[in-house]
Amino acid sequence: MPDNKSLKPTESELEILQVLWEKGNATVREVHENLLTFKDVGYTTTLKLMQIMNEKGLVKRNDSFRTHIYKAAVNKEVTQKYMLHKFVSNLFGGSSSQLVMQALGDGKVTEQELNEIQLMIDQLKKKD
Amino acid sequence: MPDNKSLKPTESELEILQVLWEKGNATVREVHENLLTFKDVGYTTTLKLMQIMNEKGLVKRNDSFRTHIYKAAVNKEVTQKYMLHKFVSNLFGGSSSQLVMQALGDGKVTEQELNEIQLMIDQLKKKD
DNA sequence: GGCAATTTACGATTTTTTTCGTATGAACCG
DNA sequence: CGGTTCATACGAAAAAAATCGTAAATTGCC
Repeated sequence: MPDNKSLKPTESELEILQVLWEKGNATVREVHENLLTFKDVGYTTTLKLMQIMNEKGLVKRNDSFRTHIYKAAVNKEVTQKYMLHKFVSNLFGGSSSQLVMQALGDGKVTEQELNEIQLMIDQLKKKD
Repeated sequence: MPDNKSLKPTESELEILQVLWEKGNATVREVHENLLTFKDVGYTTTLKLMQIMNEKGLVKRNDSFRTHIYKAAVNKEVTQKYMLHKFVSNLFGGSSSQLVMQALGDGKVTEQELNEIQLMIDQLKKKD
């Protein structure tokens, strides 16, 4: 069970974590290039952020080489769950189902995905 | 269609909006008492925040009386949708279904709610 | 009327988050 | 070797968010 104490990434940190979760390992430059695809930010900013995240324990890095290699130190699902919980209480008064309804109403969920969700619901119902 | 431009409440502002959405109308004191049930904060802090929100247009107030009456100026569903979208892209790579799965896995959804969700899924499927 | 309580206004400070400039050194290339 | 490029470190500043103290005004009450 990963550390659940001080994990409260900021928005920018979250963006970086996402890249790391996807890539597994990445250099600052790789992460930065990725960020550039959707936001405007300087290289040293990304660098600094990742250094801070390292101090906070949000990421780990291998600095045996000149170019450091970073990877996420916090588990994706655990982080998502934590943030989700905060989000739901902050915006949906703690009601997960309210959130689900809103999310589904977005119209961005494919039939394939709907099927998967339905499957999950069936599973959950069985448990009762 | 409400203003969608500059609506980006901070976390604290969101807490206040939640109270207002629930109560409809409320004084600073009422909102503050409510906040006190789950966080530790001074009265003038809440007041200041609500004044700022008024300037930003997040809330409206009636100041004909000495004690001002506030209400939300942004629509609940619209705000939720907006924030949800941001959240999903920030944390779930834009995949609403990923979020839904996580949320359902929380174990905090009743069977009743599951049924409602299922109903919604059926509706969505019909549309294709 | 005068005092206590309550409210808003206002300004300032603190804290958190984001941003970036500059220095320094390693690696690469001609 | 000498210069260019690319990396990290570091410090500081800017921006954003949250907090609170104090003053002034109004109300209600004795």
